[in-house]
Amino acid sequence: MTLRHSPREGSARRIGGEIPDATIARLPVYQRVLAALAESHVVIVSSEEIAAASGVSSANVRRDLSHLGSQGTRGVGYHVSSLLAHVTQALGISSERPVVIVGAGHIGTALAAYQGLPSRGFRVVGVLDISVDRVGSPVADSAQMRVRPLTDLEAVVREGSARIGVIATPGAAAQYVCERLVQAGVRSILNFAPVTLAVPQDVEIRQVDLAVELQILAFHEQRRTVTIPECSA
Amino acid sequence: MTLRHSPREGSARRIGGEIPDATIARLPVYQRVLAALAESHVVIVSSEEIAAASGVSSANVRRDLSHLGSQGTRGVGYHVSSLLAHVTQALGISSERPVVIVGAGHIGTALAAYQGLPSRGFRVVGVLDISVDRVGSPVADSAQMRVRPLTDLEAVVREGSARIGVIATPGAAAQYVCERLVQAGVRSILNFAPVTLAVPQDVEIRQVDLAVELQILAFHEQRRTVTIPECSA
DNA sequence: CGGTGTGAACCACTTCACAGCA
DNA sequence: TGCTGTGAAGTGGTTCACACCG
Repeated sequence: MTLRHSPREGSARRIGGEIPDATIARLPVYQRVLAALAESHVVIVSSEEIAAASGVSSANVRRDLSHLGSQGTRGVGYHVSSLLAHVTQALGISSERPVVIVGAGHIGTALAAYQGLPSRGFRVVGVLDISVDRVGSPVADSAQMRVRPLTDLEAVVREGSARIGVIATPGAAAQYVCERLVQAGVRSILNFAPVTLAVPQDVEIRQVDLAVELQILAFHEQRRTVTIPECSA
Repeated sequence: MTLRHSPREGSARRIGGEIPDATIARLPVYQRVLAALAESHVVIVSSEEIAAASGVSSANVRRDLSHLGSQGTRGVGYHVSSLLAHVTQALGISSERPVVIVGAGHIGTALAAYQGLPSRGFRVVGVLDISVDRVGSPVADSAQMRVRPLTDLEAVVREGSARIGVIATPGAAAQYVCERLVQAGVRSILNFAPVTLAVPQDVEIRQVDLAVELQILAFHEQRRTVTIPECSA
């Protein structure tokens, strides 16, 4: 589990919607599952089936879907294409969302090269790096976009109208880059650097730390080993 | 928040420990913060300070630390080095945990090259890929380890005694790789492929999907834009 | 029937507020 | 005095179980 919601005084007077955070985090998964079903020309699907394909309980699926004014048919199930449309709409992926990526190391490049982004509504408007070795080289093999120098950050954000930024730099640079992004107008940041960023409260941060994920796994692994053999459930 | 705890019938009769999942997810962060403080020769730290550096409330920090039989001093704070030792111990990072990585694309390479792993108790015992283009090339610039063919998977797991595996392949290959990992004895899997993996209940999965993280950010971004100006809190 | 939608119970985690102690 | 540790209250999310309906 990644951390970070705006923990404090958040919930800025939710007006219309009212979809729980936990549900939101699952919507993209449902979207993926439904898209795959649509691809396979499946017309109707039950909450049980969605559940199996998403790793969530069926009751939870129904509850989640009910939050978006559910369109299921009792005794039958959900109409795949119409449900997919609803989920997609709820996620706001009608338009192309411009994203700027800072750091052209492995992670930054991975994201920039990720084929799945356009179909999910994102467009990478720029990849920046401070290293002269990387600046000017193609963002991905066989891509026409080239890595730009960090000095172009404000220009890239402005020209691309980016409101979402990704920090894929070493930890030491992250806070500095973060401030420049915020200054340039970015309001949502996905941070891969292993540091806690300080930001104004109207900026949302999501933190993904690869080592942390491994450590959580390791903890359970350890407990499993320590928790003695006998007395298996 | 990443998904996936073993949701169902998990809680395999917890015996000694009893540390909540949410706390476990934060321990690595505290560890990082404490390590930085120790580096700076700070001797004593308060829950308030840890909170600020971790992006958590101070009450939450105290509660979390109390779960590991806390060693704070009332009216003073926590002794950095001893607390760090406790946290590290709780995370079970006394020993080197072998990890096998499948997929030598950007993400797999990023993880393999990540400097922070050894200090967190991990050792990458092998990076595998199916592509002949990648097999045999160095795992990272200036690393002596080389990418091995997927056919070596069982051998690498066995020789390295890996119990933790990382799947950094395209989605289509993930379930197949997953099954081979489990078959080979891996019990904990970190999955970067955008698919839900089916595994026996005694195998733990953690899912990290870069596009999903972006979509969650985008949702809030959208709501912010839609939720009209006036009536600001 | 069979599967959705949902009140109600349940559970896990967080926050409050303060007693207790160096 | 000041900060930890923790009962008690609060919050948010999940699961149960069943009424409802195509």
